[in-house]
Amino acid sequence: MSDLVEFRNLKYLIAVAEEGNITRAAKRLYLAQPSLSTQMRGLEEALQVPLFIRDRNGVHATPAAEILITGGRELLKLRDGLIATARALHRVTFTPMRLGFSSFVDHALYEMVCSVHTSLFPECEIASRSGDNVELLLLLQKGEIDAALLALPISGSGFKTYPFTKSRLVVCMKSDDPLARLKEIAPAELQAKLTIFQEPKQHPEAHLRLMEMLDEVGIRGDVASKTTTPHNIQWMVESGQGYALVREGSEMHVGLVTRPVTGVTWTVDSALILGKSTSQKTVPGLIRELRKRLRLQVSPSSVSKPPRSVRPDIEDENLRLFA
Amino acid sequence: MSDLVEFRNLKYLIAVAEEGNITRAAKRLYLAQPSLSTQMRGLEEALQVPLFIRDRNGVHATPAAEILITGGRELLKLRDGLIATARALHRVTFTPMRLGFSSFVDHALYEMVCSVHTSLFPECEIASRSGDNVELLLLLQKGEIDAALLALPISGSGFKTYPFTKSRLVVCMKSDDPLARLKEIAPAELQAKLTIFQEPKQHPEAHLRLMEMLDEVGIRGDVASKTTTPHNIQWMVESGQGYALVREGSEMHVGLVTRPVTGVTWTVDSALILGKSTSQKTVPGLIRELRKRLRLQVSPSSVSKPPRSVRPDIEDENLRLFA
DNA sequence: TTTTGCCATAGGTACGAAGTATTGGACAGG
DNA sequence: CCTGTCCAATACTTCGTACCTATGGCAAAA
Repeated sequence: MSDLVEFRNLKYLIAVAEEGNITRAAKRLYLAQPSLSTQMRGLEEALQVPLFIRDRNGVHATPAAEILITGGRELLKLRDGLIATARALHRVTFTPMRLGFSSFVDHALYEMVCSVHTSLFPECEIASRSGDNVELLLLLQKGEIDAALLALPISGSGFKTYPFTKSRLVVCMKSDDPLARLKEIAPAELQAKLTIFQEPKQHPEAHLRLMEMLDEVGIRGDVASKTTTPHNIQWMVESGQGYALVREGSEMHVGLVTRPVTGVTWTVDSALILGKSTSQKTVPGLIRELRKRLRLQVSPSSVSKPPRSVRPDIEDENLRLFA
Repeated sequence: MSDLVEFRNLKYLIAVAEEGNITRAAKRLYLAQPSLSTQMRGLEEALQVPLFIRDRNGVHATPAAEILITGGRELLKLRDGLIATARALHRVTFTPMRLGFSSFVDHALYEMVCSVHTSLFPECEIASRSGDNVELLLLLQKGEIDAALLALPISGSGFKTYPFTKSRLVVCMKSDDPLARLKEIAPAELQAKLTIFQEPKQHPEAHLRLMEMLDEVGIRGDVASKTTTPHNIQWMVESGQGYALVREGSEMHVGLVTRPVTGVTWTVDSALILGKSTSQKTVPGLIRELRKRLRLQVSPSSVSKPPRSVRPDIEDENLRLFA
């Protein structure tokens, strides 16, 4: 009978009780609301004890549930301690997680990955390494880093690739630009003014693809200015050297605005790429957790797939990335 | 990270350590050995801690595992206590489980069902009721019992049926009978001597089916003597009134033997039948546990059965049961 | 040798926990 | 009074994984 109650159930119960609201608790647990609803009902069913009084604006724990909650908190804490000591006893020393990231990957994404990693493996350090795609792929190849956050597409196959959500590319311009008064920009308007790009050598495949996309709507890619970081790009736009394409939702300097381009949806993917033969044991756990939180998906090499819908709270936190 | 360790894992770990042998522990847990093997390996993987030293004749817990084991025992005990108090608080009173069983169902089976039930729901009494199939089905129909152990097939549809054992029918005769020297009895030999049967009214469908089966091998069912319990049947055989068919492996009076019939495999199924609308809340848990336990019943005593025969087929009301 | 008693691996099934899409109830604001 | 919002619950579908069977390898016992 008590085998029907696992730690997971206690965790869910506690979250629901603390939020007083299943929807909110589901968000906190990175679950969908109906899943949590059925879990709670299942628990009541299994124990043959009503756990919540439901009313119009949420749920409220019954006394029996309160018992489970306080006891459950205790149990969860004990479990964590127990595991920690067992692990400590065996003196598990992690080799640091060597994580690369390209400067064209959203910093928030990088930080989220790091924070997930350290929350899962507090004892494991992260050795970061930044660079452009070409460099990082080489490091992955040589086994000098364990994983990297890169923009797709990537060359070379055989890398395990976990693409994150797509985000649109929009035009970045000065807010006093005449076109800034429009809600959308026609592709033709970009001709000759879209001149600021990331240094092509940093990511030849992505650059090539971008040029193709521009070509498809009749714009000649006119790479007048090249630079290496998103910040530099914004500075160059500020100084009036032309327009640039940036990720929708990325943080903008004051005096700059972004506008979508009519009729096209250019998107960019960020992805977590694994080294071919990593000895880093934290990788599977990391992937697992990221998948749960971000709906990350696997793809054999670099073919992008339609993403499933994004978690609402992730949208809120502006974690929509190049896709 | 600790979310990868559930109570289930601790339970398994403890069992393995206590037995010092995965195979034996698996048996105790009603699992298959490879399942438990992979569970243990998964746990080691998840924790990144070796838990067992494996050698030729078993496994032996590492110090880290010992920590988990003692702590795990504690946690499991706490969980049970916690659930008990939570339930107590809500003053859950079970209505007794009203269980019927026909006298033609193996008594060991009945006892197993009862013991599983009380081990799952110690607070819930069992109100037993015996009778013949017809009576018991009527009681189920009227909702006066919650479930019954019966021999299939059953008449009347809409009953949820969980068949579990298939056992062969063999001929029961006196050990000094001339035919008793043979290892098997030819069907023709039974003609006119197979005369002792269960009272047909007790289970008309089963009786009818039996007559059909006899007919298929050219024996006319010649019901000379009728009786109501397996014991009585044996007495009648003892007193020389003829042969009878009994369940293979059932306990025999001294002076009686059983012999299989050449070329045929008559079997009889026992099943747990549920009342149409039971309010008995223990039923789902009971079913669940019985399924788990009886699946493993490959070894005990009988010839190779199709192991999945234990699996209840909910759609299947009857018919495939005698085979 | 063969047999026996372990555990591990491989491959498949099935059940449960997760998902999406949608409904229904209970307000609150226009 | 409707309509939009905010809940939870329902009705599906999908996917992960715990479990199964079958088989293999490896020692020690027969």
